[in-house]
Amino acid sequence: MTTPNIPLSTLRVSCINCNLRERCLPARMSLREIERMEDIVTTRRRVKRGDALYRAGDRFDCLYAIRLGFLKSTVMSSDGREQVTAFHMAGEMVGLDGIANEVHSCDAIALEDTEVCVIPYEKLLDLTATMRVMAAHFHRVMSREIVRQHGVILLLGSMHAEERLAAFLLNLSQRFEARGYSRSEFVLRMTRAEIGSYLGLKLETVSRVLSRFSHDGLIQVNQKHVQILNASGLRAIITGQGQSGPLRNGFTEEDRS
Amino acid sequence: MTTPNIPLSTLRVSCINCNLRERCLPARMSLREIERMEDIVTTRRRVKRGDALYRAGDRFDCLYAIRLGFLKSTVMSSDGREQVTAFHMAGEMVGLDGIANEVHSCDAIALEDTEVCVIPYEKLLDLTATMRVMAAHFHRVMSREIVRQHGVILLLGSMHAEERLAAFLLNLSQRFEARGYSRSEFVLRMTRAEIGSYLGLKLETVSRVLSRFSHDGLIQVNQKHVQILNASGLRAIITGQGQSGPLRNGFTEEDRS
DNA sequence: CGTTTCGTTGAAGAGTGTCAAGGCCAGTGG
DNA sequence: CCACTGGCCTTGACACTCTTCAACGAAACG
Repeated sequence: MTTPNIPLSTLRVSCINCNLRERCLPARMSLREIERMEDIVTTRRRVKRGDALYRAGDRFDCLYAIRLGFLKSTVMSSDGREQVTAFHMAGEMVGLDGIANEVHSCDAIALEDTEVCVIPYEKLLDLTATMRVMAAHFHRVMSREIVRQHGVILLLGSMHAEERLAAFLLNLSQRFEARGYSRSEFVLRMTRAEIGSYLGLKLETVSRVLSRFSHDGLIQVNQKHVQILNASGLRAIITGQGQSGPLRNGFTEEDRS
Repeated sequence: MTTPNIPLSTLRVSCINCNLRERCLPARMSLREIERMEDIVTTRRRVKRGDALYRAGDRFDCLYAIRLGFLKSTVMSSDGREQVTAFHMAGEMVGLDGIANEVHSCDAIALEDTEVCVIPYEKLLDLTATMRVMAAHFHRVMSREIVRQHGVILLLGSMHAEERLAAFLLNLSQRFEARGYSRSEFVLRMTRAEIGSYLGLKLETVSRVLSRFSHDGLIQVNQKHVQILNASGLRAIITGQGQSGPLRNGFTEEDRS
């Protein structure tokens, strides 16, 4: 059950020059420490749109840091229903689910051509033993994923369709902005069905709500192209018509660091 | 914002004699290694029913291993809606959400009188540096939590009320069994509203579905006391009327050690 | 023993899902 | 270059699940 496509580009990986360094590695790291990281992350891997980085059931031995591209994680229920649990973009780490049982429990599928840094887990484990900042950083990465999922659970458990989509759009917006892209105009890499799966809605509902937002002047939609016209209007939807105000756990907040 | 009740019982903690050891600590650990763990886990803490072990906003510095009792984790949305994200029982670890930002992002509330072992995170971090089994074990604990939440997301995103409750009951059943209690008869420590919050349903729906299950002879309910009469019938509900069969990711599977 | 919290049940209504038809767009092959 | 195809998106009508509101009963608590 190993994945078919393994085009390993063996060009020397450079963490020092990587523009995603602050996102990927702990803040205060000496040059020597970064070099030790580079000794571990020796390969990259490209995944073509539609292909899997890994699949549920695959043996786990590596984590992946996304250099560029876009992925979804999906779990499958016993009777074949698919559930999108996350959308991942550059600078994020995927594969954490595999540590539990040394086997991946979900699929990671590229939604556009994607390139990842391959991080052999055993070697990372070695590294954490002698580099406390790295150990602490890795714990934070996992903890952040747990907190992110809390937000998803909150969304799925207690929000209406409009609130879910508003939260979803704002979340995307902030993540794009944090990566230097426009926060008000972006392209959805996923289909309506995938958005629906992620948000616990049917694709028709997603479509209808987006149309309604568009009609209300909150956004402008053209197929996959989205423009946010009234961000605080979207925020007001989540907080329940009340004015924006500070969010305690809005799922819209960017994963910091 | 520190929690009010901090009755620290300073009786010497003994991991060696703890009947939850296999659940809490890695399998192959030498006596010396266990002693080093005991040096770190020096205190226990009791939390009375209804009180908080910690609250969102509290500074994070410790993890907690549940010795006995029952807890819920809840997150709060911006507009005050509460969402239960987990129910925890003996042998499980809580507080992992706090690592991300050195601040807890959810409340942990005792649903019955509870006792936990206090694990200072900084010291645990020290320990993992020199004990590879412990580092690996701790990573697995966090990864398992991520996988568990995948199951919750799947449930919330794609299941109907009856399926959710069937999965919930089977999940509880297996966890009780794994702890040496009856898998077919147990007491719910939480209210209908809390079950509903966890499952993304209203308490009336929970009550109705339980009544329906009872009427169909699947279970017997008497307030908080539940008896499972037909487990495979419940399983059939989840898999969609089809016969039980092997589950791929059913959320009903016990979180192994 | 009163008071409060919790649980059950009914009736009506809202919010999504389901089914179906049609339009848009990109890619493919003639 | 154009027609064709298939995937994706939109929209409408209707069905259904779940929520809401309300009343009542049962257990828990001081």
